[in-house]
Amino acid sequence: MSTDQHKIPQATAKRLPLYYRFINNLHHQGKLRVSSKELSEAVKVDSATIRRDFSYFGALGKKGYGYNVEYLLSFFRKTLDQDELTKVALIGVGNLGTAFLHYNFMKNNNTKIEMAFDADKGKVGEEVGGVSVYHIDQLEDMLKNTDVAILTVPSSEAQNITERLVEAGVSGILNFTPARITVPDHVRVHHIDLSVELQSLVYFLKHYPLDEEE
Amino acid sequence: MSTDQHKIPQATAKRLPLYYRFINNLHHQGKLRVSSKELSEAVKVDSATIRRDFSYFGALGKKGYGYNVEYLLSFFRKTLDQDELTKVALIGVGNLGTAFLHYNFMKNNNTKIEMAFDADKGKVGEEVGGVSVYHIDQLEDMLKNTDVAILTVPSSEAQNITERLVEAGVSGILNFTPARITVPDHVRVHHIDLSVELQSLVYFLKHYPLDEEE
DNA sequence: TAGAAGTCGTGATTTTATTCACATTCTTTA
DNA sequence: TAAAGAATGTGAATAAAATCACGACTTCTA
Repeated sequence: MSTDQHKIPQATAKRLPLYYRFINNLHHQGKLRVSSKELSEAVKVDSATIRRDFSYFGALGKKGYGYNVEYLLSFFRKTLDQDELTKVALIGVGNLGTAFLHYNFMKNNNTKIEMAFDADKGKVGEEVGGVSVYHIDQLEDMLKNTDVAILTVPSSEAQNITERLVEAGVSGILNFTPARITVPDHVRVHHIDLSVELQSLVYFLKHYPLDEEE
Repeated sequence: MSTDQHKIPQATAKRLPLYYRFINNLHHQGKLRVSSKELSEAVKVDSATIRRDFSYFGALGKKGYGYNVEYLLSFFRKTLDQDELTKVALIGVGNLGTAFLHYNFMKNNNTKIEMAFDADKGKVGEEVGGVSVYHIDQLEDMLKNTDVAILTVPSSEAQNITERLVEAGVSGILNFTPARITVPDHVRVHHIDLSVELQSLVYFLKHYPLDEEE
């Protein structure tokens, strides 16, 4: 699986799913070819950056022509392991957790939320967005083949639950709590901190008048 | 308002709200001083990076001592305009929108979601999480003193609504839709793309075995 | 078929961000 | 009061990312 050529820059790796989604759209629209310029306008990434990103995977395009949509799509499908399903567990069926269960992460995706956990017995046994909710005490029992967890618990619980997830063998956590969790080296955490996002947007608005920079 | 010394790097600016929140915690815990090393462990940012970040604002600490929590807090409060309220509107009271309305963005924050809009007449007139929901047709009328909008509409509506927001004077948009919206130069958009986040986490897990890099 | 237009892939450059490493200064302790 | 220890702030080095700019090739058009 990870037989890959290894030096894809992180910044590039983060953009791949975005490219994939857009190429997929193009394909559905029946487009046959696309240039880095067109892609650039659609995904708001500089066209040179796109060409550079693609070039890490070899020569995917043709000079003077652009990229063949079908080829690009099948290439990215392989590269992003779109044919392999990654099982995801969601911990914490509160407002945000519930929203994610309803949110269709699956549309042309290789990930599926397979189960959810909550400490509230009132929620246990329910199905939310087609996903069964189990009690948090069952975490260790149920979490056998699950590599990825979405953490939407109250921040006070974040570290504690994280340790149980790691113990249960989870190797990737998407952390929506404001807490910065501590994990062993072999576990990867991506933080999405909603308040920070909003606050930093506000900071930029007030302190970085546009029209003159960036 | 934007009388500030101008060359705070963007990467630094994005970390400020995080620092602020943690310093605020420390203050509530009654801590009087803190070192960049301690901060580093808590927020998971290298201590040299923290010192560098702070140094853009001048010498906030004391050699051999660290930083005075109270001073740091009041400094960041000023810098992040914590005493000025930024009004926010939320567009699209679906699953995600509803979650955000309940989510307390306000805990020690300078932002407040003041109103919400939706196209569904069934939702109009309701209060969700203490915020009134108006019909999307009233957008232009109501959105007078609002600078920031949170966009949680279906992606097919994203561009259209964006144009109306911009027209109504909004200058910052937090876009949770997968669509990459187009805006005039004076408007700032931050994208939070949940599927991309999940997918890129999965990509990293499969292709960047930890323990050897990063 | 020839010239014009379009577009990639990439070396070179520039910009941005991170990290090292240490002189300097403050605090603590005996 | 003197020595040891702690921690900053920052010049310099490094690393990572973005962008420029152009040769090479493809396609289109007349």
